[in-house]
Amino acid sequence: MTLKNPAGVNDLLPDAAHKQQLLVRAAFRVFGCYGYRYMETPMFEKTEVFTRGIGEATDVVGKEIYCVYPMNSIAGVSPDDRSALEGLALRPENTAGIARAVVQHNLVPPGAFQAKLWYAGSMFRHERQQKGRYREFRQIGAECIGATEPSADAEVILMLLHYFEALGIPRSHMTLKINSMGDEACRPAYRRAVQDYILARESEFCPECQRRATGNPLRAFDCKSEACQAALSAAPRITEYLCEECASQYAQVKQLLDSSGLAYEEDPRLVRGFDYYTRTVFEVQVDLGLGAQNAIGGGGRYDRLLQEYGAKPTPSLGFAVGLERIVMVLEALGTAAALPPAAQVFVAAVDEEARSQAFELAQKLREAGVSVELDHQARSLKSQFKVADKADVGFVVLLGPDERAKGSYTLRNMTDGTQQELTLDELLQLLTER
RNA sequence: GUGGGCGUAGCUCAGUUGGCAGAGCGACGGACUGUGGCUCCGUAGGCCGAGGGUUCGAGCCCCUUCGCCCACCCCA
Repeated sequence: MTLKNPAGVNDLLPDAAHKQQLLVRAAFRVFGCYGYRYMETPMFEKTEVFTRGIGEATDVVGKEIYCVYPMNSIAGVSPDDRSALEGLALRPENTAGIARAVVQHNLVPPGAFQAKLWYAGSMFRHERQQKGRYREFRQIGAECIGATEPSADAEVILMLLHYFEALGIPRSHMTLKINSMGDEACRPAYRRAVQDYILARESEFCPECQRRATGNPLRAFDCKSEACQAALSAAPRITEYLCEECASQYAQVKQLLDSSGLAYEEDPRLVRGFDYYTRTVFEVQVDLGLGAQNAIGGGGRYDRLLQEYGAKPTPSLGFAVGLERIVMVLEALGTAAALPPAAQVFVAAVDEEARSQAFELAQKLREAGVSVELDHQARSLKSQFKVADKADVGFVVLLGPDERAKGSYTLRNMTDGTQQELTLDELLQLLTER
């Protein structure tokens, strides 16, 4: 049995790695225009960072987190006793880690200007995999820390759509959904109202939603069951329960989006799965390339999260996008960037004696900045040309007895098949010009 | 965690009622002795996902397990 990667995690082979790398580069460009700085946090944190921030009762923390133990600390410890060990966990998302780091390093002390930060990296969740959902997946995300005004919400949402458009995803394939989840002043009342609503007509809901009613009634809005959605049609709407501050904030965000000409859909059923979200939440869905996982980005406001880590009140918001999903969308659109050729020039040796000369020439060209490949398998000349052809190089430099006798270099243009004899200087000049 | 589908060559897949392991593409070599693509010829490549069972005989039937895909759930 050959060794394989674990279930749900994938190798990023050169083509896939290149496509993701381009997404990161685009983020540098687009997010840079909005004043964001790149940063990184550890791939694993104390588990408490996630339980306090994301919420112990959420699926992501409650059952999908990967715990990390050093080998020597679990020796002789039964699995049941491991909760006594220092708990470390692989990050299931990066907002909690960023928030922890911002508080720890006091990046936004009271009264300080907002901090804009973005990240890219792997996240880990123990889920059953399916199309667009993996146990290790990569996200790019942005966090605007310490911004209170609705203009920050609008700016973050505009940047997200700006980014997707810069990647070549047409607006026509994207739907922006927004909602307000209220805050600690108004959400509890709404939550109770939904709970009462479901319990009053319990038999119309699926067993799952009946179970949700007591624990997390708002999740019923995410249920894909048509019966549940029908039963929810007359359910109380969050908009009717928003307190004055939340309602005003939400109205201003919408007004800013309207005046910027950005189309959106209000979706009172949009509920983010992490406990830290308050007020504005949003999600971008696409209609191609993905199966049931149609969200390529989502986020919202988390006005109380930093306080969980000991900061003074620091209203903030952000979003995350899924790189694997974006690549799938770009592939469905046919606009995913192809991997460029590994080399521009192939140096071919006709006979054994020419091989050392080819080796030296390749090095000279590389030091002049030309990307060069050559054979290390003692292949025939014909075979070297075949390899050069498949590698899609533009030129082949040919070295053999004739060139040795004349002290010349034969340059073949692989596109049109023309050849010319050049001196070393001519060759270097011609190839470095390209 | 739950349900369904699928695991045969590097890739895409055939394989009849249980009876010698196959094709196309790709790779490699040659036709063309110093030249790629096109064409033709040839060669290599397989623990038929793994383990067990039934059978004279298993790619095929049964059980187990692992993996992949899809959906639920959840989320990017």
